[in-house]
Amino acid sequence: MGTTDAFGLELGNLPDMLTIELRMGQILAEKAFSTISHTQVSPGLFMILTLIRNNPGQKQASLARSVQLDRSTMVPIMDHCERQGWVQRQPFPGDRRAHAICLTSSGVELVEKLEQDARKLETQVTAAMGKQKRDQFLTLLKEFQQALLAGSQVEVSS
Amino acid sequence: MGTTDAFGLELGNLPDMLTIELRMGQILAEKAFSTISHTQVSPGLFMILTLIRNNPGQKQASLARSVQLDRSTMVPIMDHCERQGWVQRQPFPGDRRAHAICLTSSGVELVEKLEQDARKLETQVTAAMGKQKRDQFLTLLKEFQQALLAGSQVEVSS
DNA sequence: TATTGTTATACTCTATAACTATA
DNA sequence: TATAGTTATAGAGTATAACAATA
Repeated sequence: MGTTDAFGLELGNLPDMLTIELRMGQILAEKAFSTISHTQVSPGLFMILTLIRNNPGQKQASLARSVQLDRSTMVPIMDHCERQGWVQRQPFPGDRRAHAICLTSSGVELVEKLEQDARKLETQVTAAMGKQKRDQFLTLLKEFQQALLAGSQVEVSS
Repeated sequence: MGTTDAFGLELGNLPDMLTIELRMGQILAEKAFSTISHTQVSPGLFMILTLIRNNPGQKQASLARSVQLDRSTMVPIMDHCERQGWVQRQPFPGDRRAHAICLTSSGVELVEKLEQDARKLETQVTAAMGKQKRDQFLTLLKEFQQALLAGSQVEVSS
């Protein structure tokens, strides 16, 4: 009767729920990304590194808030990045409690490599969906995030 | 210069990558869903239970493939659902290796409760984005998944 | 030979609570 | 009092490898 998936299972009203479809889309996208990029870097870490590159000198806690992580979760992530030589913790001007997080040049290189991988995936998706739809999709994805942040569903603790 | 997020951080070209935006969207959606639904059930489990409801009597392995999980990962999930009284493992007609997975009536009730919660979230998103955009977003989300499954990026092992 | 369910095991990601040093 | 970073700890969620039963 209804829609079936790639394995012949009945999806019923599953495809009518944004939460579920979003989850499925993200799972597929992460698998595709890790197939293309042979780095050990997850999309989650990719996001954090890009955020640091675009905002050098931020506090760990600010970065954590931006990606919806607890600040304690950020500690082992930064430890790992520092050990790999991708980021540096520097003194934060005017606040001796805080660290200013920056990318090293090797971190910048890594981000650029990952961006290239991401672009490969984008190219494949664009080829399959068409450029107009792909762009439209990205636009709506951003509006969807705005909608969630605007509602009281997700806290925007500053 | 560029776009900034809710916390004032520069996003740079981050918003131009589907993988990243999808990830962020999904994180926000899961937080919103768990704020609305006070069940202990994650969107991931919600998806699995709905799939079982729509496809009663499937093998564990088929369900696992459909949601992109290893079949060994499915074992503790089904154990948990069985202990909670949501699903039953029954003999699979014609294959004595397999189990036929079905929802109990209490499992059906749970799924209906979760669907109600999901609809609440949909209503809030629709109010913020507008119905047309929300529907368009869902359509494109499905096409995006198709694009990934169609490409060789994600294995469709049968 | 291949598949189904399972076990044992380990790895990743994340959060909570409590501590310290600053602010 | 509140915030930044940290530690210790615990809980999800997931995968790999190997096994027995069955196809």
